Amino acid sequence: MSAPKMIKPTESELEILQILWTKGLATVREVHEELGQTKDVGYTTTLKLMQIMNEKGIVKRDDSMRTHIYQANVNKEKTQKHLLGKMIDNLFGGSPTQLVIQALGDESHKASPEELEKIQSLLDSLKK
Amino acid sequence: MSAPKMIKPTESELEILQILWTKGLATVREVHEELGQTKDVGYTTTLKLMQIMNEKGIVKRDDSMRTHIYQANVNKEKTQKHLLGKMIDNLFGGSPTQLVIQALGDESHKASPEELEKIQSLLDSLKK
DNA sequence: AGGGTCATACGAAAATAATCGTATATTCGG
DNA sequence: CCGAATATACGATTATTTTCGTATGACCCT
Repeated sequence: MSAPKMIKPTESELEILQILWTKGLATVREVHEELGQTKDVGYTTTLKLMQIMNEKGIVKRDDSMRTHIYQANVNKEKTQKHLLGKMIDNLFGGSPTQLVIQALGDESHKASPEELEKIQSLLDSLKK
Repeated sequence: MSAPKMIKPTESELEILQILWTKGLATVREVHEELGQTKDVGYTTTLKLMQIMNEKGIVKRDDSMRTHIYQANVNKEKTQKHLLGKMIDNLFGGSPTQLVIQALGDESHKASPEELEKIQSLLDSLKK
């Protein structure tokens, strides 16, 4: 199955996607054990989710072996951008600026000086 | 009902919240007509949603008159911050910088020069 | 070979969200 | 005063998401 044009992973699907984006390739068990660190669901639940994601085209898998190998089939940056855009529309009245301001002001996710510099460069290039 | 500690509005609820945040006070009909500009659902659907939100404490209402008057019962900035934080954790590996970069680079939500200036000021103050 | 372990498939229940129809009461115009 | 319009309440349906039990087959160990 090829990549879906409409990206709309559910919350659970996002958790799995994150793991796959990090690992690249992974079995259901690997994903499930990673999930287990923050969540507590049965193995077949994870399996089923990944099967559904496969049907939707969100992930793809190599099922030539008994233990299937999964990988993400949606681009990480694209998905981030898509969901971010939705959040900008849904929560910030379409203004990315408000979102940026909130994000930068977030006390529990402080940006390091290096990161601030990165943002500065981007800002500079946008100003031109 | 008082404000809930766990903020987790659904998608539909968020749409309504946004309208309430803008209007301050509003009737179901006003909210429904505002919604109607982008969505197409029955009046009683909107009504029901707002009733549920009332039960959850997401909104509150003055029902001393026949036509009830609603208002948001969760703080806009707090809600934004909360959901943003979740997104930073869920989708950007805890780094607000990546999120900011994606947001600023979003082609369909361009920031105006004035907005860029605002961000610049914030950035300046953060650097110190 | 036989039993325990580990894999997928699949159906269906449980939980959550969204939608609307209908009943009933109030208000308003004439 | 009466009918149309408008309001809320509420139950029920539908859709979506999450969860898991059970069946079945492959693999491995002794």
